[in-house]
Amino acid sequence: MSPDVTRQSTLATGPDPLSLSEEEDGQAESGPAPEGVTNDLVELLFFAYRDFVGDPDRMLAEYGFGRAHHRVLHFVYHYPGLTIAELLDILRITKQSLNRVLKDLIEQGHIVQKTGRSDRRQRLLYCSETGATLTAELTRVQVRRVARAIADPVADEPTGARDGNGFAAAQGFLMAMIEPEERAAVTSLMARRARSRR
Amino acid sequence: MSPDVTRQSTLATGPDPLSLSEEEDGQAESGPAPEGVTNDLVELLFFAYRDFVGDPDRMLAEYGFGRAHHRVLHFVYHYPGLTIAELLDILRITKQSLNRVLKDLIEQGHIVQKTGRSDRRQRLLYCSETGATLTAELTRVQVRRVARAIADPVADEPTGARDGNGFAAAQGFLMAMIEPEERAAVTSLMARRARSRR
DNA sequence: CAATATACGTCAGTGTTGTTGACATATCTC
DNA sequence: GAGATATGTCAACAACACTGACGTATATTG
Repeated sequence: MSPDVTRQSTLATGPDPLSLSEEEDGQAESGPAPEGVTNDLVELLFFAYRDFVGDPDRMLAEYGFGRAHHRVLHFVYHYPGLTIAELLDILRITKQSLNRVLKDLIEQGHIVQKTGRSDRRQRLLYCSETGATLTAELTRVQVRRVARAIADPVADEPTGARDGNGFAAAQGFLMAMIEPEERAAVTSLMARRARSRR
Repeated sequence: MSPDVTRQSTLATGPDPLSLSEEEDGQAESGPAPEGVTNDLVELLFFAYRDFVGDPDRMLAEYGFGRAHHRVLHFVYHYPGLTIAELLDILRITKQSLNRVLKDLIEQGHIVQKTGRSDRRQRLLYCSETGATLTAELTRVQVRRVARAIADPVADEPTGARDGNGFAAAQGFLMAMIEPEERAAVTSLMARRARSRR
């Protein structure tokens, strides 16, 4: 509880210090963003992304692959014929990093290279049958999560703020992206901040 | 371009194969989700999150800290008095992993520990003045990005799909979370998939 | 009070994924 | 043919996660 804090000199223990302090609300014509809500969105994005990549992570682990492999598979699957340079630009990693995981995927036959037609220096990347099957499975669970979050956003009571703008929508979407069993924990955590702000 | 594909036997190079194939649209009463749009959201989430953590990453790098330090600072800052166990549950990492970064932050005086009052085994975590100042700065840029994305979502033309549900809203929000200079690249990438799907 | 459980810290080893720097090879462009 | 470009590779290193094992302080319980 927040009264446990003894206001020691060097400690900045105040209820969610500074936070936003009438942060620039970028021309939001329907009133300024309530300070706490945006903080919630920042954290919801963290939790949502964690669960979003959690499913694929677990599935890939069974193949001995990691998240880096997933990203390569994903973009090669969805954009067949991608070149190395394009993939590097998408992933924003070094070619050495890419090559390590790409080599795994090629050796295991999930991705194949084809020499470019117009430019024979290029190695166009494609998924093999097995790579496509695997990636389709990964995509399926991620698409399902997103589609459900869009279709059934979680109604927000904690903040209570009924803002016609996108705050409530974004919050509902992100909360719905979180694993259902974990939503209560997230909600009660954020309620703790809201409480200490009173 | 997709006609570059020569339909080799072992290659699954079709235009965005399987993808969704009338994926379960979980009781979406306003029509099923167009297959491509949800795929876009999956990728937008990747790009949005990348830029979302990019700013703090760069700022922390100057202090010799990384993303793990940021996460600890963030939650200790926003939830002063957090215990180790609570933090572990939030971050979902092992105590060894936490301890490594936490030790850095404590040694450098950004975080302080206080023995719990009711339970003297607990180490309650608080930000020091410097830790609070640093974290407030990190929070500021993240909150600004989110607040702007909510206030000025990016209108979607690429998909053209005008769906009253949350798809357009989510897409606009996530696209607005992406660094402005990079949006064109993302849009043209996803247009490439849409093109190959015709 | 003694036994057990809990909260936390730490040592040691390992794996994934990122980095930098240097260098090689094939191919395209001028 | 010279130089730029696309890709591959070797080596070293760092951040951040993991497992397993063990130690200490404090709380709880029979």
